[in-house]
Amino acid sequence: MQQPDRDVALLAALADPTRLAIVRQLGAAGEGAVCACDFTECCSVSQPTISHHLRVLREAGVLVSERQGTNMLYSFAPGFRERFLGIGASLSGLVQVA
Amino acid sequence: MQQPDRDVALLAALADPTRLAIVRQLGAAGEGAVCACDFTECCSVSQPTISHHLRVLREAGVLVSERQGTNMLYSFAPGFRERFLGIGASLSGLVQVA
DNA sequence: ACCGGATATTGATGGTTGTCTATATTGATG
DNA sequence: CATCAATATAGACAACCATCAATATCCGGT
Repeated sequence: MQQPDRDVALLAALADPTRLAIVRQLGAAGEGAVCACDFTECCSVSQPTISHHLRVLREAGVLVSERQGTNMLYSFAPGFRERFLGIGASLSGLVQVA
Repeated sequence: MQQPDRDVALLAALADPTRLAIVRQLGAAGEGAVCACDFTECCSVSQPTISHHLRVLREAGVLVSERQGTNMLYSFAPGFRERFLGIGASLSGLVQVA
């Protein structure tokens, strides 16, 4: 079972200081979406780097994006929370929630 | 680069195919400990590589080790599951399990 | 149609990491 | 004490990744 593992990809997407800060900021914002421009504050990295990290999070299935004028709104991908909890369940032998 | 983030370290420790396989095997074994020699089966890597990954998991606070004769027994570090769920809670505003 | 602001892409680079072989350490046993 | 089995360490190397500067694309307003 060592094919492309989606769980590894999801964990790897979160296992970066900048990306985790992005996701935490999004989680702190509640249910709504956050403009990409708001992510440049929390981390002292350049704009292209933020854009790169947002792409990684999107491709890993953590976030989804939506245009609004010139801005990009980011929010959690549907099912992301369940996937994360499911990984925890598979680690500790707990039964996954249906 | 920002200061060491324990959550990032824990996620990074899990974000590797071999290490996730190790942790899953341990989770499937229930509450007990697993001998290091049993981890060489699931993954097609050399013994030093397994030893290296076990060290990474130990230093990240995922596992603890205990000698038993010439063998090393590995089990989940106390509080690991809670830490993992706590990260999920901080990401998505989920309720942490007490 | 042009310009300005916001986001994405490209190309390059330094640092990190997973893997190996070879060797060292540790512990049980004759 | 000598030896074997199990695990850990050391050193080297290739692949990957986070980051940046420069540039491109996309969109709204004038």
